[in-house]
Order: sequence, then C-alpha cells, then structure tokens
Amino acid sequence: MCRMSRFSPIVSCSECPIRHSAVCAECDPDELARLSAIKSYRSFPAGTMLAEAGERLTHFSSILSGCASMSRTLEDGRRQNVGLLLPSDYLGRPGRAESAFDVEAVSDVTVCRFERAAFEALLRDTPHVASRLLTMTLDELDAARDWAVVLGRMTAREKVAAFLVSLVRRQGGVARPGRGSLLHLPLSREAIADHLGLTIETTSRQITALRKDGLIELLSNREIRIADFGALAMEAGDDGDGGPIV
Amino acid sequence: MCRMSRFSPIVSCSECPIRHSAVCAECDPDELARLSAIKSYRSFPAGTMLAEAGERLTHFSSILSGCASMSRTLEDGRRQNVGLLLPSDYLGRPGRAESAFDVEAVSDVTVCRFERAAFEALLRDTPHVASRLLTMTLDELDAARDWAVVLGRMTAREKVAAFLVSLVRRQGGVARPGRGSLLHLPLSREAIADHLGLTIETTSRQITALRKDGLIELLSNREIRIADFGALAMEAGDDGDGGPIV
DNA sequence: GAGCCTCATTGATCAAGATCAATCGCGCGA
DNA sequence: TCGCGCGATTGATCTTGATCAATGAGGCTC
Repeated sequence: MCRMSRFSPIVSCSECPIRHSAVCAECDPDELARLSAIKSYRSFPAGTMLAEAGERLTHFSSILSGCASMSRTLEDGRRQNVGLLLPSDYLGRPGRAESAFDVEAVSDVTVCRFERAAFEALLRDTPHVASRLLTMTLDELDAARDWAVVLGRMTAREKVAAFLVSLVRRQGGVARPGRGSLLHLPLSREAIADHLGLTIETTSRQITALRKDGLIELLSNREIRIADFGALAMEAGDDGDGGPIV
Repeated sequence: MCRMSRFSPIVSCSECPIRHSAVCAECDPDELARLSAIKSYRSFPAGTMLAEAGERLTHFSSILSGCASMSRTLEDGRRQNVGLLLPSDYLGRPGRAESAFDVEAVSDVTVCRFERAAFEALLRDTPHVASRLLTMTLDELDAARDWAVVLGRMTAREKVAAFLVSLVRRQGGVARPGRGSLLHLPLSREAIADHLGLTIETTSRQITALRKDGLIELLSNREIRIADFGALAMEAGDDGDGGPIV
C-alpha cells in the first residue's frame, strides 16, 4: 500500500493549500474551485461543532488544517471519542444525510466543502474521485478496527503509548536526529481520555509514568518530545515500523 | 437510510441463494455467474481460516451463509475480535492485497467469490456495484465506530446486552409474539469475550445475571430466548428502535 | 500583582473485572 | 455404562483503573 495515500485529500481544488497531483491530474481545477468553498471553524469558545449526531449534513468536507474529534455522549455523560479528523480526512458521506456522531473542532479547523448534491454528481462523473473515496473509507475502516484492539485489550499504559504513536504516524512529528521528535497534542487530557476509554486521572498518571521512564519529555501541556520512539512503539505493541528515524 | 441495504449482498450471481433485485437489475446474471465461484469453509475442526493477517488475499468474497470472525492476536496471546462477517458482508478489498486481520470460520461458511482482478474490473465497469461497495463500507465504518463506544465506555453487563441486541438486529431473531424471540449464538463464550474485550468468566457471569433478571432465557449454550428485548436494549443504552416487536 | 479560573497532576481509597481454581454438564467413544 | 474431554459456570481473591479529594501551574482580568 502507498503510505502517502492516507495523507492526501480526496479532491484538491485550486484554492486549497493542499494539493495532490495524482488526484488532480484528471480534474479540472477551475471546475473544482467553482463547486467547493473554504470554510473555517474556530475552536474557541470551546465546543464549536462541525456537525451534531442526528443533525442534517448538508455538505461533504475535506479537512485542510486543524483537528476535529468525532464522539458520542451517552445519556449519563459518559463520552467516547471514536476518531479524529486530521488534514486530508473527510466529513460527510454520500447516501446519507445525517451525521452519526458529534463532530467538534478541537483546534481551529479549515475545510474545503461541497454541497451534497454537487459532491454526489462529482462522484458519479469522476471515477477516480469515487475510487479514492472508497480507498480512504477502507483505510478508515481498518484504522477503526485497529483501534478496537487498543480499546478492548490494552492496558492504560499501552493505550497512551498507542495514542502517541498513532499521532506521530498521522501528523508526523518533527524528527530531529538524536534529539527525538517533537509532537503537538491537538487534544486536552480530557479528550485524550475520552479517546482511550480512560479517565483523565489515569491518562495523566500514565503520561507521567512514560515521562519518568524516559520515553517522552513534556515541554508544555500540549508539546511532547518523543525521546525514544522505538521503545514507545514497543509499549504500544507495535513494531515501530514507519515511525520517524531519530 | 434503507435498513434493508445492510442485509443484501454487494453482488448477486445466478448461483447465489441470496438475491437482491435492486442490485441485479442492471447486472447480467450469466456474466456474474461466470466470474464468480461458490466456496465453502467448514468450522470443524476448529480454526479454519478464510484469511490470515498479512496473508495475500487473492479473492473478493461475499458471505452467503454462516459466520466468520475477524480478529487480531497480540504476541502475548491477548485477542480482540474486531468484527463479525455475516451473510451479505464481504471479505477482501480492492486496492490492497493483504488481509489486516485473521478471518476465521466460526460456523460453516459459504461465500460467493471473485478473483481480485475480475472484481476490480467489475467495479470499474459497473458503477452501481462500486457505489454499493462504498455504501456498505461506510455502513461498516459507522458500525465499527459505534462498537468503539461499547468497548471504551460500557460496563461488562452493558457490553453483553449490546452484543445480544446487535445480533438480534443483524441476524434477526425469530420473533414470536408474546414469547420473545429466539436467537442462535454463532460464537462460543470465549469468542464473545474476545469480541467484547472481556474475559470468558466475566462474560459468563453477565449472561447468568441477565438470565436471573429475566431478560433472557438459556435454552442451550448456543440458543437464547430474548424474553424482553426492550429492557435488554435499554441495558445496552439503546432505545430499542428497530428490534423485533414481541 | 492579587485573585480567579481552567486544566493538569498527585494522593487515598474503592470497586469492577481479571485471575486462579474448582466444579458442572454434556457429548462421545471405548 | 463409564470415563474422558471440552466448554461453561461458579467461587475466592487480587489488580487495575475509577472515584473522590486536594494541590499545583499557567493565563487572564481587574
């Protein structure tokens, strides 16, 4: 599998800061620009929603920058984060008009979006866009199933390690040979806990433990230096393949 | 959304016992029959694999009957079941030749399968098959994310209830007004435990508890009568919508 | 700079579920 | 029919992570 495919958006329009020649080669950029529009969501004040569970979704959006979380909150307040939307991920789906989850901007988010009808027409008329959407969806499905292993069978320490490793893999830590890689956490401790199926206290304790064990270093609440990616990946039950070389 | 879509296969060929006119209307049944072949896997002796993680997948298969489980086993033996394949579900994917999980027949399984290349050609040439595969994959993705909520935030009792409710929804219990619905469990207690991220002992205790509370009745190890579907769905944090009326 | 507010960390205790260990029940073959 | 084997159940105890509670560390306003 081409690893890069995870990091390129489903479509690129002429206004998007992110382009991907393989996708664009067969598209008419002007036509895409006409059909799409850039929209931003601010993460402050807290709780800006891109969509609410059960709410009508009028657009199909491709994330250009920032981070959004998909979650469900049970009646009694328990909350589970079921996924993160990072640049190149998409929100919305052809064939259904409702969001299955709450989607919330956790940092300022910019998207390139299409009206549903326009996007469905684009899918119909542009086979490589349809094929790309299918590939991305299959990758997401594999990722969601991988995550089930983390949620169902891993210890708190392993969960935190797996989360950090997956973040490095997805947003790419800034690797600096010999000094580890720098990682910005887009989520609060509470959101991380909700992602991992843990409490905020347990999450905090495990981060502290990884720090004391020399695997990571905390530069600030949201900035982490991965001191030993290989060891961290090992903690996550992961062979460390595909991570940064430091 | 059309609920039935979950229960119809991606393609129907003239030899398949399951047909779906909406899918077949535009297909040439003879052509599909030529491209596909029926194959069976026996569940005994235990451990018959439809595919192994990392193994080359030469075919795309649509499940016709039986039940298979997708799982991952960690080095230390911990195991997580990441999904069940029931009739109309599919195994394999265009664009990647390797299975991400172990796929094991838990009851005798029959599939209708296509060679990868033939299936990819079918996808290219038959837009409604491609569109149907996308819809099914998006539904699977939603289901996988729903399951993350169960794995991450539910108690043992809620997990078992959620599992039973999801089985009734998917394979349809035989509803008998006033006497509840009969449910056949395709999985052993151990496999259920692996699906729920629990141990076999906890799973067994929770089943016993649900029985003592009058929500279910055990006819045998593998046969359950759902005495009160509404109450069971409530335990699972589910409004009970879409279940059998009994 | 003082006070406050939010988020994160740390500590003490508790409970849900895991683990270890019998025991049960049923099907099967000698 | 007896004994064996396997899966399921039940019991006793232990451990991990949850819960309850306090403290710490910035950042912001006044």
